[in-house]
Amino acid sequence: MPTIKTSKEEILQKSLLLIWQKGYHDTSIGDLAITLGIAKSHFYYYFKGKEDLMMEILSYMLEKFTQILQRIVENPELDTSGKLQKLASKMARFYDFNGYSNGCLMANTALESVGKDYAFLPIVRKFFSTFIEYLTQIYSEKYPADEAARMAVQALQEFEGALLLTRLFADENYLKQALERIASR
Amino acid sequence: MPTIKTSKEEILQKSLLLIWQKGYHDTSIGDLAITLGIAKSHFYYYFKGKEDLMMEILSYMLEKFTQILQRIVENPELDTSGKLQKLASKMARFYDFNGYSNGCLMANTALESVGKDYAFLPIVRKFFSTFIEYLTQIYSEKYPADEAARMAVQALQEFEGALLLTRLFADENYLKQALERIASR
DNA sequence: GTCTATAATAGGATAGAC
DNA sequence: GTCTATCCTATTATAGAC
Repeated sequence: MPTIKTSKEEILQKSLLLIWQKGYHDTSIGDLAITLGIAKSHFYYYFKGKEDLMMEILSYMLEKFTQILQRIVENPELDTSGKLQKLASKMARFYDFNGYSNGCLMANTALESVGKDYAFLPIVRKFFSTFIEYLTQIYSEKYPADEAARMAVQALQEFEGALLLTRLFADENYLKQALERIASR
Repeated sequence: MPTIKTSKEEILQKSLLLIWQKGYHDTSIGDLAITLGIAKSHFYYYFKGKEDLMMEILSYMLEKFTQILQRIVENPELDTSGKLQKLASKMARFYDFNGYSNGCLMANTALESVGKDYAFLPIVRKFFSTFIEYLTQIYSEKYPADEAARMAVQALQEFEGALLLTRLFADENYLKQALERIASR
């Protein structure tokens, strides 16, 4: 039996972080190999190619994120306000690393893939539509359906804009204030 | 005297559009050459390199955008609401091409350059801080200074988020509705 | 101002030994 | 499961003729 030194899971996790930081196009297999401490070619033992890796990363993120949202929305112990609070704190932890943020991987990917023939687009779209759906569900407990839907879209937009500014100016206050605003509606 | 067939201005304009669509990393000198109808190497007659071109593009955008904002803010014939309306209609025309948007070049660039050693960052930051400053000035006519500043940041965030969704889902309604909201406050 | 040719390198990917 | 060696293509950039 062969010795497992590096697991696919480990490669996925570390690659995710690097691509999140540097962006898809600017992260080469070589960069990944150095970060992972493996030979460049060994990467292909785990993945068909760079695009294949990215698909797995995005799927992983979508799944994890959907889980988080689902648990909050379906938690019977939380009222509307509690759900929004919980969501905000989860997001803050998820996107903020010691006051610094890499922005939203999905948004970054979106901007790097729109208009091209990448397979990434459907999964990125799914991410955002899922986000809006769950948020609409929460706001629906307190507001009429159409109003809730509008609020969800607005909240997502503010959130993404805040992530952009947080990253660009390396100032987590944009993110924190946006989340406060969104949770208090 | 030599014959001028292609001007630097023309290269700049056309390059801007292509990079806006495809993104900086995914646009090669070769791509540009094809679009411009020139030899690949001829590009270097006008620009020191790709990064040099990008700097000029970003400077151009910053200048043009600052002009637009300045003219609106300093127009004595417009009241607060009129300024916001004017701004919204300018933005809609600037960012929306026949119902499709390429998103915000500055935001796209930001996400492609943050965390790297690119010279782009200062100019992208300047763009966003200028935007916030002018918007704060407009809201200040109607709201207290600190409230106006907060509203400006929020408006920018909604706007950028809306551009993201507009591009991702190829649906200009996100942009239109965000602009309506921002202008009516 | 524009082109052809070419250098130089980086990046994605495969073959095959261990 | 991991490595070295290698291939191939794309891409940035330069040299020099017209």
